[in-house]
Amino acid sequence: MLKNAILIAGPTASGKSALALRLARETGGTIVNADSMQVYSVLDRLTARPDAADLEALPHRLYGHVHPADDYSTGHWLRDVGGLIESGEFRERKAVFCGGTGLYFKALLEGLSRMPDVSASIREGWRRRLSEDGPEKLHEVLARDDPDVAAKLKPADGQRIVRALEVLEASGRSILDWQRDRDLPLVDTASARMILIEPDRSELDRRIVQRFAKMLDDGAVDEVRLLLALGLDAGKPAMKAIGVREIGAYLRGEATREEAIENARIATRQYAKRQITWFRNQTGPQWLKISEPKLL
RNA sequence: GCCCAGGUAGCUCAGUUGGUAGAGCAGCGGACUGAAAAUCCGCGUGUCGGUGGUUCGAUUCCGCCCCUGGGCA
Repeated sequence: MLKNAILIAGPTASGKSALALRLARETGGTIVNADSMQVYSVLDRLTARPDAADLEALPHRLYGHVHPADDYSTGHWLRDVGGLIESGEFRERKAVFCGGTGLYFKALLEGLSRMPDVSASIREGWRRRLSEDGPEKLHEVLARDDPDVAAKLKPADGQRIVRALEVLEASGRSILDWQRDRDLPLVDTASARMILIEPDRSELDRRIVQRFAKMLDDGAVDEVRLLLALGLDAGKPAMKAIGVREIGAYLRGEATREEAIENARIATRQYAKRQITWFRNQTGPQWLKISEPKLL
């Protein structure tokens, strides 16, 4: 189990990366990405990945190492982190986890349940049924085949319903069985330094607007053009990065640049709100909560 | 100046044959075990432009005024 790790969490545009850079420099650390979108290549500026200068200044891991066409998930990420630990990466250098994906932090600190492999055909089959029949229909199927899980899920929650169905089909066991046990966490909570940034909401909104305008100036439009040229299925995670839809509409002439900016701003703010809700309610008292990274 | 259409939630609008009103979006709160930048749940009082009048009662009907579009001069 990894000791003395530093964890930095907070909503988008709260200044996590800059703080990570500073703490990594002060403590001789390696920065490890804990953001589900910054793992994908291509969308460099749009996901606010550390830039070339930052990447050169200090070691960074798990940034942009996944192609947008590939499947990736919390489980993959956790295995990647485990691989880094096993490779001795953090024997000399302290690990500085930095990101906005609450589930990644939870998996890191509490462990994740072992889950069966689900073949692409099973997965695609249920996803197709979801888009064709709608979530309520699948919820009925689940209520018949795995009533305990169905009772816990809202009939409209298509994503979780599909997950439960695919695990059931692939393994013959309920996802609840699988979830009963958890693998050991990778990071030792007691010795870790855990920092949560809780910025002022209106200040955050200001930063979101500024940052998105800068992303556009710095080449985000070209990144989206490149991503779209890959011809990926719209359901792929990378296709759901904030800004892809909005800039895509702009590229197709369906929205003006101003509309794209405004829509991306709204989507980003809504995302930040979900993150704030997650962190506010899911982080324990061991987390140091600060409103502004500079205060540290 | 005259004519017409509007002025209702932060925005776009619906509606009330007179009993003080509701959708979408935005916003806010919440859930969260391999798509998590995902997925899902909950929350709607606002001088119904202003002011007089009619009425038991006006956001609704009538008068005047103000504002915004469009048309005619």
